[in-house]
Amino acid sequence: MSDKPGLRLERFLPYRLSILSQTTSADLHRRYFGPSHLTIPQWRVIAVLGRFAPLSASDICRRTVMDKVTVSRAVAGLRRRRLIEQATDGNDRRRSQLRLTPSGQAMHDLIVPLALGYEAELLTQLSPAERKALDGLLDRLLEAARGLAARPDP
Amino acid sequence: MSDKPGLRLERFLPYRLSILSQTTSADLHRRYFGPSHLTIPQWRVIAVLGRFAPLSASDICRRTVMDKVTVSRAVAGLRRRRLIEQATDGNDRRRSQLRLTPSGQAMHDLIVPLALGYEAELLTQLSPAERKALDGLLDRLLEAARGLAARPDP
DNA sequence: GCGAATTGGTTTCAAATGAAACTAATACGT
DNA sequence: ACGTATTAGTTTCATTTGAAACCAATTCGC
Repeated sequence: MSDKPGLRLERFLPYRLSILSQTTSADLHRRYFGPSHLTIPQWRVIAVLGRFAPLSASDICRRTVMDKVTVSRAVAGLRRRRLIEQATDGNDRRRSQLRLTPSGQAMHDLIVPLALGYEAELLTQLSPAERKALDGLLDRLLEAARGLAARPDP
Repeated sequence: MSDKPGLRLERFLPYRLSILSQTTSADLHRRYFGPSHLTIPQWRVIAVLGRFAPLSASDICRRTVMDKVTVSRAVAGLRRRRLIEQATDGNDRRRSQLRLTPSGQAMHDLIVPLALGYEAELLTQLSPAERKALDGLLDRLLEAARGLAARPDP
């Protein structure tokens, strides 16, 4: 099991991001969303509807950066559980107008503080200055990543 | 589409990590691994075998933090393509001894510089000091996340 | 030693995922 | 207007995923 020079996977940025993201998402799901029988996409739908309502399904796609199939299924599941309700847009009858029902709002108000609490716990390790730095770094990395992704292959 | 106070998903750390990780992994796959018909798990296996060989399948699980099913399948695919080869451990005949074949090494030597180049492009936006800061922040966040994940639910 | 528990690894099965096809409603070009 | 192109959203299908069952080899306990 020699150690040749090569790529150190455990230091490779995309890999580290993947592990970190997996760890936090899985833990968040295990603690809070799973017990409430919410999938991650459903949780995201509830979160954006709690803040911006009414939204159409495609608005939700934009806001959550999720595939429209994923959103369609999350919405279907939440409607079945009467956590969100759907009206039809008067101007454009293809578009839906989605919003939380009272029990959806209750779910939202239950889950959001837990999620924020989790985030706060993660960040307790960092000083305020470090949090600010992290914030900016993540923004710039995402911008860079989107720039690269938009660029045609060489 | 009012803006109530609530959770701002686009600022929520686990969400941002998820988007950033998805964006970089998908782009890396689209550019380099996809055209070489490598999945992300296969790429990871090649990366760790290029550095530490021979390894057993469970060694690879540890090093890559992937599920043993995922590793088993990645290894099977790479063996079918004769990019890695398997011997049996003399001491413990359950364990495999995996290493790159010459063509596997060639694939490794082809892909690693591309992956490192991609990472370098991502990081060009950041000054050396910022990269160092990012490095430390990611380490500490991962440590914190693992600490939380290991902790029993409240 | 020898049966039970553990570990390495594969297979099976059910759930999640997304690309592509599809339906329905609207916008666009001439 | 009227046919074509586009957009909103759902369904279908093939692929990916991981939990659990499984087989084989090894180690542990007595």
